[in-house]
Amino acid sequence: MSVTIRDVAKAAGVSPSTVSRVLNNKGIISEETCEKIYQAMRELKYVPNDMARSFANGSPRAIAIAINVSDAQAFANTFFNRMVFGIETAAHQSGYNLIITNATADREGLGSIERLIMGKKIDGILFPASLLQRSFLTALEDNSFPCVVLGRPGASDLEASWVDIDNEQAGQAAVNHLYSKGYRRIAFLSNGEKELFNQDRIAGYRKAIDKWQLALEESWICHTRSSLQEGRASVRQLLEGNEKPDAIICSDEKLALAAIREAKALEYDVPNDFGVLCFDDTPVTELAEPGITSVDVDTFELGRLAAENLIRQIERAEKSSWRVQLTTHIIERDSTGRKTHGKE
Amino acid sequence: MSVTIRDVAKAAGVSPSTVSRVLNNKGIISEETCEKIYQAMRELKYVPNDMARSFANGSPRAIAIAINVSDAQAFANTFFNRMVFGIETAAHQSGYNLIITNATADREGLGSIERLIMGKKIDGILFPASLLQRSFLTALEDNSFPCVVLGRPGASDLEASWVDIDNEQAGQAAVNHLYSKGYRRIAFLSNGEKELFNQDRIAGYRKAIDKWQLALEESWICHTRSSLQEGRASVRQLLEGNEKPDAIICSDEKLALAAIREAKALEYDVPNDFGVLCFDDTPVTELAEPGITSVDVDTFELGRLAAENLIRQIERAEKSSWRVQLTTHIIERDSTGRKTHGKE
DNA sequence: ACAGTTTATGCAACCGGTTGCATGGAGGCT
DNA sequence: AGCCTCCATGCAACCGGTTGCATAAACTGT
Repeated sequence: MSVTIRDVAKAAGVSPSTVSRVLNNKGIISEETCEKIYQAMRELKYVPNDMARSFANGSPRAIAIAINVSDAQAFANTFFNRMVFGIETAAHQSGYNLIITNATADREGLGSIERLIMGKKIDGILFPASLLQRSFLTALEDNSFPCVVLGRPGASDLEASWVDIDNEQAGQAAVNHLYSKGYRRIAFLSNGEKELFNQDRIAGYRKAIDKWQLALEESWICHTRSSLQEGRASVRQLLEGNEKPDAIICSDEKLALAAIREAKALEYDVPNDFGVLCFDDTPVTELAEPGITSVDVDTFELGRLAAENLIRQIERAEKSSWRVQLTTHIIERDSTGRKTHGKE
Repeated sequence: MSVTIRDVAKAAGVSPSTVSRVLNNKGIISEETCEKIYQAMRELKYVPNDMARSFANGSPRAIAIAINVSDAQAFANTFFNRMVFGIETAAHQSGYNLIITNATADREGLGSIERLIMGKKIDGILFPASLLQRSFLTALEDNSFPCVVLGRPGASDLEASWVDIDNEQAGQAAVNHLYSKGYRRIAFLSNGEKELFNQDRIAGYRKAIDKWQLALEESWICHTRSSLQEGRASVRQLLEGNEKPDAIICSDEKLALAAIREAKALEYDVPNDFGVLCFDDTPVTELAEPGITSVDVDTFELGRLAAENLIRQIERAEKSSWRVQLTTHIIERDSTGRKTHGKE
């Protein structure tokens, strides 16, 4: 059928093993034969059969990322995209292929991952914390199969490596930015009390509030669901209370829009009377009016780091658990662009 | 190391070939041995080595999708995501793995695809029309390597299969919707004259305008770049001209926002004085105020169809070129929700 | 009871690289 | 000159399934 290593060997007048060694830079080969072999490869247009190769040395040189197709929400946005791009970039650089595989949290879904692993089709796997199941992860650990979790896992007694946003730092950054713009009475509108990332962001928020010695009303930290309607109701409550905030940090773009609209409805001027900021930069934050200042993460980099570490695990065969928390940065827009600085 | 087919064979007291046949439902095996073998497989927790398998029968059972990492724009949105999910779903269903690989349009990038193909790592490939290069595609054709293009390729003399949105139908649907809402003087704001999809949408637009015998000013079809500023300038020109439209179809969400804002600035009431509609449903169209009516495509389905066809090509070894154009549907929001119906 | 057919299974080669061990020749040292 | 070392390469087994061909057992028909 196609050109094999033996064809090349024959053409170059050497043995297959020599060709193999040239291909992999193993052992010592003389200039001369090396040249003959390259020559032959070029002439025959030889391309090594990667399947045979993977099979022979027991490593497919591929990693997988598990996705949850049924939970399209979780990955709805650019977030997922850019992360995958980052992962692919790192994988490609190290000569690994990237396989995408669905894994809903049911039995069948994980089965497909296990099949990849047990079937020796991948060397390592990345998967979102949302797919983390105790039974599954411990199975991986027992096999000491290389893996990296995307997002900080809740069950913290597990030993897996993970990468995530540094949510505490993100919470602080949000407050710091608002403070620098002259806001002094800062509220926090979260989209879920139980979510780990919200807890971490609020912890950072508290720290920064404390650092600048700002006012802190417990009623300013409020939890709601991510919807325009419920967001507006929460904001109205804040703005009609006795202790009115002059700025708000929102968990997501929807809540930020809700805040802006409710504030406007109550005849507040955004950003001069009331500053609004949210997490994650998206087309919505860019195109809103006013544009919404956001706390952004380089998700491409997040993916890249995750994949890089996974590959290190694979190649060094070291199963050290390793964590990275990526620092965020502020993308400044009009929603916090106060002209009349208040002063404390 | 791990359990092999020979271990199973030994445990069941048969030969490896028999086990293999049971595994693949090939040939005729007696109930009895069949049971013995299943028994042995269960006891030994046997999982076939897929690499060996792929190698032995020359098919890796994997397909790839090429992406253009440097062109993150093109795939920025949910579009790409959901398509990939659709592709994965179809692939998974047929027992194929999905590999994602970067392929910028430079030489090196395509090299990575060629490597996958020549290296026998994939059975077929999907790639976006934007990566289409004559030299590359003809190479595929000469090899009659299975491939499907995502999006209609420009160079139409090529024989490749492709899937795309039915842009002409989309253009018609847009007009039909506006017509049904009572708009009669409909403009079209495109984000690029050379883009094939815009040309097709405009063709559909013309057809529908014609069908309902609506007014058509050539100045109503205008091309601009996708930006708020340029969009607003174009819309201003339209609304200050002699022949004012009462609705506009925009190529994308940015232009739709621009239209809404400029119309408001000129004291038009949206949707009552001026209807706005755009292509592709996104968080922005949902969260805008008013919400923007959009012409949407089921991109998940688009991906699924593409992958399904690719796999059919692979398994039937038929290289018939095959095209699918997916019908769009309207997602109705307030930006076309006229209360006072105008007439003729 | 025997030739002919069908059914169930085994044997061994093969897919295309990889690699430990062996080997022959060149060069260095005494 | 004889021995040792090192360098460059070949031999052959191996990775773990798959499959064409062979064969033995069971059945069919006369």
